[in-house]
Amino acid sequence: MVLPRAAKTQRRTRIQEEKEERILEAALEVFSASGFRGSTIDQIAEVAGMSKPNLLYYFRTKEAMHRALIDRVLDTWLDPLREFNAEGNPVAEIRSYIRRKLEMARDFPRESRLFANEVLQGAPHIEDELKGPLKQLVDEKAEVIRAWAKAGKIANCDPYHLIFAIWSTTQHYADFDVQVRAVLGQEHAGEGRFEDAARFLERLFVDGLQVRE
Amino acid sequence: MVLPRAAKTQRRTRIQEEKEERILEAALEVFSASGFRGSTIDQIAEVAGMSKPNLLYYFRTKEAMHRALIDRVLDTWLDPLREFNAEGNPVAEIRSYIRRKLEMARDFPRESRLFANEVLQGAPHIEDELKGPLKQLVDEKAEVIRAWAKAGKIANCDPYHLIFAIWSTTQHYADFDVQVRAVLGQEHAGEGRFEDAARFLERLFVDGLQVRE
DNA sequence: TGATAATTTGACCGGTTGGTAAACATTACA
DNA sequence: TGTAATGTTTACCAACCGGTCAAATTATCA
Repeated sequence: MVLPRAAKTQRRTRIQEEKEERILEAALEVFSASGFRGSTIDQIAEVAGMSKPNLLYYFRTKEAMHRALIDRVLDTWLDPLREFNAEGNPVAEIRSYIRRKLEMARDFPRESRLFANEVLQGAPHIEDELKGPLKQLVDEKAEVIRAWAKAGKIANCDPYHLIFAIWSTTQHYADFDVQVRAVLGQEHAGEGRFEDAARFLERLFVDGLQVRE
Repeated sequence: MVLPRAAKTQRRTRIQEEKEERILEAALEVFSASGFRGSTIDQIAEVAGMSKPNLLYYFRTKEAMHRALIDRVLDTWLDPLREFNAEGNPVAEIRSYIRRKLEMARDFPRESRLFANEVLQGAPHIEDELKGPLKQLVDEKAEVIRAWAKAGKIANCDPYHLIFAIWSTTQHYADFDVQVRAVLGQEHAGEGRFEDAARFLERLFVDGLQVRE
């Protein structure tokens, strides 16, 4: 047999499982650092420690690799927003959403950059996901926020732009990491910037900048 | 003579002026959409309406084009932060900084994406600019903000993270434009999103989300 | 163990990419 | 106007890139 490539014997081999895993891990490393066009199969092969034809045995094309990677990562990526709970205390919910997003920026920066690269370059490969599942999820959560505002539980604000603001401020620490490091300099070298950011953002979103007593 | 390419006769020809302008405009279009590695000289040549060797007559390499473009754009890009005025009213200064940054996201999205692409991919070509001029400018303005906080004129917050928050929230509307459009959908199709964003962000930074009377 | 299926590799292919060489065309200017 | 400097183009090259192929190697299991 020459072209097993899954969906053949129905069952996936142990080797298939392992190798596809290794490839997607390498693909994440490379795609997140260089974007789709900027990445080469050879780079991914080198990171994965396999030969190029071997990669192409598991994923027929570069696009297929990218697609599989995105499918695998997108769900996880949206989890924090899904956890957003209509029943909870509004301010506490927003606060913990910020915290979760910031933790993801710290622990999964490559995933963040994968999407950032993609969206930045016009989202040619994930347009459907954006207009479909993503939009639906955001619409749903925006409705929750709007209800909170209407009930007077939080300030009356545009829920979509609130979500954008949380996304951008938190993902900034993953996507623009080199810039953040460069500006903070050696003196703030450690990982403490994530705690500083958490403190700052929680306060910003809850209290704003104005002084009051 | 075969290699005039500027710095020869000291004076730049009218043709040189015009063509370099056209090339950099085209380079901005292409680099901002695809990043450095993802862009090709042929693409830029086509957008500029010249032949590839003709481009290479004015800029010896792709890198030289990219460098010239960044040098030209960086100053303009940092102008809003430079205008940040220590003497003014703190809240008003922050508010107008947000407004200026948002106007830049609306009017110069390509410039924003150019830097976003670059930073996202590890800033291989602008590391020096980040650690040098950018850091210095931010350090200076952070000191201003810190003084305001110390004087009790604004809430006591980390000035660096405040600047990051303003950068990220405003640039988001340029860098992640497709995502913003996809999520907002057809109903918010016009350019009104920038005004909505301005309203939201000014209120967020000044008042936070909490309700008060 | 042996045969069959699954996996891996080296050699290769056509198209693209950054860049060059040299001939050709145009402009500036004495 | 003539000529030297400047600007433009065609043809080309070597390296790279996505992908194929057939042969070789390894795993599976009757």
